[in-house]
Amino acid sequence: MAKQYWLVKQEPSTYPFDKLVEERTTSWDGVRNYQARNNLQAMKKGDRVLYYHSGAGPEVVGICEVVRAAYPDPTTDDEGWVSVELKAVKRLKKPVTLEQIKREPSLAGMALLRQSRLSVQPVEQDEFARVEQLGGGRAL
DNA sequence: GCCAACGTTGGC
DNA sequence: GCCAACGTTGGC
Repeated sequence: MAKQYWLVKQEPSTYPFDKLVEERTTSWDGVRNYQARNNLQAMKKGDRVLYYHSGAGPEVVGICEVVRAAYPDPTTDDEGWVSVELKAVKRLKKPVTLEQIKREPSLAGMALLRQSRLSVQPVEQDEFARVEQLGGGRAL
């Protein structure tokens, strides 16, 4: 199956991208929203993920990769919730701010803009490539 | 701190 | 099944 692309949102005060870089991988658990859960379940090993800091100065700061597909969320006994394992791939040379994304016509369709509260969301391949490019990286 | 968007809960 | 109340998220 073709590689899929995603975006995960996190408050930097809770778990900054730097922490993920430091720990190399982390369990993306504690998600308690059905739509976000469905997205977690659809993730496959090897999928690429944009790491977004919400809160003050919201921006995409890095890229990670799914290293383990959905498994039962260890933070709850409830069977209904899942988590995935994420690995830090790289920090963007320049973070891509929400403001930049809003200004970029090719990114107008991003779920980030249309569904601001969704914490795990799908990203189109061309959107992912554009964000990576804006961040100072090469396009895929 | 405020407000908009949206999810959840509970009464009916 | 509808809707009001309430809670949470997240941008500003």
